[in-house]
Amino acid sequence: MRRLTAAAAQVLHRQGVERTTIADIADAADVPVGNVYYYFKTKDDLVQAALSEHAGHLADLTGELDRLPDPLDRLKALVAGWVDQRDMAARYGCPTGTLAAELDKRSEGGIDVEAGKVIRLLLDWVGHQFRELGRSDADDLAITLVGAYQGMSLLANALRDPEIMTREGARLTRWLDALPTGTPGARHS
Amino acid sequence: MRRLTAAAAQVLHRQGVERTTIADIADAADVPVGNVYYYFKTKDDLVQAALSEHAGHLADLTGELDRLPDPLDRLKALVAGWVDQRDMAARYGCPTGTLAAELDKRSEGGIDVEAGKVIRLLLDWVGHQFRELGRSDADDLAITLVGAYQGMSLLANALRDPEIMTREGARLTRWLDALPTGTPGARHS
Amino acid sequence: MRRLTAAAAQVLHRQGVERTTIADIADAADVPVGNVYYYFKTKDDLVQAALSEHAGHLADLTGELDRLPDPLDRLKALVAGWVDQRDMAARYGCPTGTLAAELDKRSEGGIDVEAGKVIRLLLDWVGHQFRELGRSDADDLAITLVGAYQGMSLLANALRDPEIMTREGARLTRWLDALPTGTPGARHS
Amino acid sequence: MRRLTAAAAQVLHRQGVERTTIADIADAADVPVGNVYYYFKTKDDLVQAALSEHAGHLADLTGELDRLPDPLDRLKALVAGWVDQRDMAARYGCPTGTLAAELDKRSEGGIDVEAGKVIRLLLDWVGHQFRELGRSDADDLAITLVGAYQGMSLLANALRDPEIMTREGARLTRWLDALPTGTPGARHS
DNA sequence: TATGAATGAGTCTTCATTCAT
DNA sequence: TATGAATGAAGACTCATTCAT
Repeated sequence: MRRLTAAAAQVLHRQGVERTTIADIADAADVPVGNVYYYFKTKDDLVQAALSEHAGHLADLTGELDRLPDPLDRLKALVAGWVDQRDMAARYGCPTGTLAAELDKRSEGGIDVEAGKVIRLLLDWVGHQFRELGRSDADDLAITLVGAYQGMSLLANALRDPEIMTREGARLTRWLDALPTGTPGARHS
Repeated sequence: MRRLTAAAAQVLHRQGVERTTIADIADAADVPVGNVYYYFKTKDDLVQAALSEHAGHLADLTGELDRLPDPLDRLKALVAGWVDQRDMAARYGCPTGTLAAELDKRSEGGIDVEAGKVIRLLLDWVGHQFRELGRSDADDLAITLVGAYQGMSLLANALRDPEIMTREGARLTRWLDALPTGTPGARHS
Repeated sequence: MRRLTAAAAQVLHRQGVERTTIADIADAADVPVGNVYYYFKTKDDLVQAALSEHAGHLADLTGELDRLPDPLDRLKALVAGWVDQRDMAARYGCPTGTLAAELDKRSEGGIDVEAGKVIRLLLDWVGHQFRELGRSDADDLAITLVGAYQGMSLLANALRDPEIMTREGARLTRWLDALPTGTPGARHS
Repeated sequence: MRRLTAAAAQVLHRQGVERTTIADIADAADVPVGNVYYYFKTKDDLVQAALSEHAGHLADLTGELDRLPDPLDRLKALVAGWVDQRDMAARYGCPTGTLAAELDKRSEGGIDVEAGKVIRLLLDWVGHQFRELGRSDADDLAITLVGAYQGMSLLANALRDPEIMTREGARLTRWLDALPTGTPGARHS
C-alpha cells in the first residue's frame, strides 16, 4: 500500500491524472488492478493519496531546512533544491503545481480544494521564514517566491529547458540576498 | 467553423483537454457532433486549432500594445491586461499555461511542442520590448516577467483568489518602473 | 431502437434484471454494445423502456378486450388470456410481477415506483370493469383478481407447473360467473 | 454461524439475492468476510442456508398452528399471521415468494428447484388441513390460498400498501368460513 | 479455526471516430 | 456539404472467491 501511493504519486505526476489509468498505477506498483480498490475506493481517493504523498515530501523537505539557523539560508536552500530538480521540472513540471492545475478541472463544482492545500503548506512555510526575517509583507513575498517557482517550472516544462530553472534560481537567490530585512538581530531569533 | 474553434478554445480552457469531449465542443458551438469531423480530422487537430485561437488573441493583444510608443508602457499595459483578467485566471487559470501543461502530458513522446510555441510568442514579444529598452539580458527578463505571470495565475487559480493577480500585478509594475534601462534615447528607437 | 426495447423486454423478463447484461440485450437485438448507449444513457433507462414495452402490451390487450360489449366477458377473456400464457408463466413468471419484485430491490430508497405503475394500470382497468358491473367494491375485487393472477403465476413458476394456471384460471372464471352483479341493465351501459 | 444464516436470511430478503454481496451479509452478521467462506463454500450455499432458515421459520409456525385442534382455525390463524406481517410484506415482499422468483432466474438450467421446495412445504401443510376438513380438492384449495397470499404480498409490495394485506386477509378468512367442509365429524379427526 | 489481504474476471459506461444518407 | 446514428476499444469499479498466516 505504501508502494501504491508512491507509485501513484510518481505516475500521476509523469502522465497527468487524466491520462493515467488505475492499471498504469497498479503496474508501476506491481500489484493486480483489483487490489488497488482494496485500499482506495475510487481513483479520486488514490489521487488524494498521491497528493498527501507530495505533501509528505514537502514536510520532509521543510523539516530538513528548519535545521538551518538562518531563515534566509533556509529560503536560499529551498531555491537551491528547486534548481536541483530542474531536469524533472523540465520534463514533467512541478508535481504540486501540475496536480493543482489538473485537479482544478477535475471536479465540476471545484469543491476539491485539496490541491490548493499542498501549495498553501509551502506558502505558509515560506511566509513564516519571511516573517522571521522581520518582513511585515511576508505573505506577499511568499506569493512572489512560490509564484516564481511555479512560473519557472511551467516555462521550463513548456520549453523543455532545464536551464531556465538554473537562471531563474540564481536570480531568486540574488533577490533574496538583496531583500531588506527587518530589525537587525531579528534574523537569528 | 470559426464558431467551432472559438467554442473549442473556451471550453477546452474551462474544462481542460481531457475532460472535454467532442460533444461538449459541438454543443457549445451549436453544431452537430458529426459536423466537427468535417473540419477537424481528430480531437488533437481541434486542440491545435484552439491553441491557434489563443495565439491569435495574443497577436491581437500585442498588436494593440505595439501602438504605444514606449516599450515600458507596453509592458505595463500587458501586466494591466493580466490583472484585468484576474477573475478568469482565478477560476480557470491562464489559458496558455494550463493548455501547455496539459498538452505536455498528452503525447507520450512529447513531440507536441505546439503548446510551447504560443508561450514562446509571448516570451519573444516581451523580450523584444526589453531589448528596445536597451537591456542586454532581455530574454532573461522576459522569462522572469512571463514566469511571474504564469506563477501568479497558477496560484490565483489553485487558491481561487483573484486578488493575488492584483497584488502581484502591482509588484510587477513597480519592478518594471524601477528597472534600470539602457542608453538614454534608446527607449524610443 | 424499437428492436432494442423489444429485446430488452424479453431478455429482462427471461433472465431477470440483475442477471442480464447490456451485452445480452445488445446481442439479442443484434446491435453493438456501444449503440445501446446512444439510445439509453443507463441500464436503468433501458429497464424503464422495457417496462413501458410491457405497459404497451397491456394497453394493446385491454384495448382489444374493450371491444367486447359485456364487462364480465372482458374479465373472463382476460383470465383466458392469462391461461393461454401459462407456459411462459411457468417458465419465467408474469413479466410485470417479476419485474416489479426485482425493481423494488433495485433502488435503495425505493423511489422507483415505475414498476408499480404498470400493475396499477391493470388494476385500474379491472376495477373499471367491476364498476361497470355495478360493484361498489370494484377496487377490492380488482385486487383480488389481479392478486390471484400474480399468485398463480408465481406458484406456476416456482413449481414449474403450467397446469396451475389452467386450474386456477377455471376457478377464477367460475368465481366471476358466480359474482353477484349490480343493477340489472347496468351491465351493458 | 447461526448468526450468519440468520443475517443472510434477513439481508437477502431485504436487498434481494443479486444485490446482496457476501460483504453485506458478513457485515450484518458482524463476522469478517473471509470467515463466511469457512462455513459456506459459495454464495449459492449461503443462499440455500437462508432458504433453509425460512423453511425453519415455516416449520416453527406450522408446528405452532398444529396445536390448534381445528384445521379451519389453523388456516385462519395462518392467514392472521400473514396479515400481522403486512408491513414487512409491503416493504420487502414475502420472503419465500421473492426468493423463489429470484432463484428461478439465478441458475441458467433452472435446476435449482430448492426455492420451490419451501413453497411446497407450505402448500403441503395447507393441503393437509383442507384434507382434514374433508375436502377432496384439498390441493387445489391449497394452491388457491397460498396463491392468494403470494399475490397479495406482491401487490402490497409493488404498491407499498400494507392495507392490501389487511383487506385480502379479511376476505380469505370469510372465504375459509364459508367453505363447505366434508363429512361432519371429520373436522376434529 | 480465523481473517485481512489479494486476485482477476466481468460489467457498466464513455467517447473518439466512422459512415450511410 | 451536413448529420444522426453506429461502432468498438478502453477504463473505472465490483465482487465472489482464494490464500497466507
